[in-house]
Amino acid sequence: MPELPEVETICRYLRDGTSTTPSLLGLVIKSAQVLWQRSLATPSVDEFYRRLPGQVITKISRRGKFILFSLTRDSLLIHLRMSGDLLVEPADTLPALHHRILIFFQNGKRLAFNDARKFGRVWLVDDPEQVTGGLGPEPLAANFTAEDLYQRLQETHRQLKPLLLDQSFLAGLGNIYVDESLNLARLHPLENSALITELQAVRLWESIRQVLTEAILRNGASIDWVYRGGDFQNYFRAYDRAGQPCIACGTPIQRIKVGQRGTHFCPNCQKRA
DNA sequence: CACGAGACCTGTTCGC
DNA sequence: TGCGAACAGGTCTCGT
Repeated sequence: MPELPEVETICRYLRDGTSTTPSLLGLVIKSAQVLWQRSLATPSVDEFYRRLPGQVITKISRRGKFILFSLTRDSLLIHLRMSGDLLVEPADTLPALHHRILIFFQNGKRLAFNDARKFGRVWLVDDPEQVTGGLGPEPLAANFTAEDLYQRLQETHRQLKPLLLDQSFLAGLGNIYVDESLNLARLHPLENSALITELQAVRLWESIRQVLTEAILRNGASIDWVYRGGDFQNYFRAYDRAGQPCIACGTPIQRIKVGQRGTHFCPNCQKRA
């Protein structure tokens, strides 16, 4: 599921709760269970079990694609990678097939980290910066300006698509939202970042923020078998629309491979300089 | 420095 | 219908 809008949606679900699920804020951790060792990045399973009990969830936030639980003493970070998901459920039910790590609370609920492909990771650290320290700016934050983006594009000579996927350049975009942002900004995915004009950089900045804001409003995108109620997939302009007409000009959307990733763009609207 | 390929994994969809 | 190939929202590491 997981790019910035989907992670933000899950984050809100955990923090605000729903009519049937309580918020996790303020809950006291009773115990934990690691069902697949490699899903736990750090510390060891033993230390994980030792440190968690008794800690309270005091804050739930997001940084890039990481979900950050601030606990009494430590920070618990989760990255969902390709197929991860987080669910709040009764503590006494049988763990589902792809559940990898469970955290039990004193109120009879548990948080389940479900991850079919086992790419996701969980960290328990005393300083979250140990995990998120290398991330680039947060695209929706007030301190991320178009001027910033322009400057940083000038500092390197890389193709736009792989550059925007690089989390140390900008945090939170993934394959869907890079394609969507570049299409809205009318920029070719292979364009050299150093050739981007200031005007184009402003357009890219606006596009990224518009696409992410709209996607969050629609609770993210739900595709394939992972479904969480988001419906932004019905508003894609480029992603997964190969052969279908461009929203702006009607030209069929083209699909190419860039760095092993499927890349969708309009050959008419998104031309290289 | 910039890029491509391979690895890590399981499940679904596509093509013959 | 069956079966292998290709593909999937991510990121790391290695070789050129």
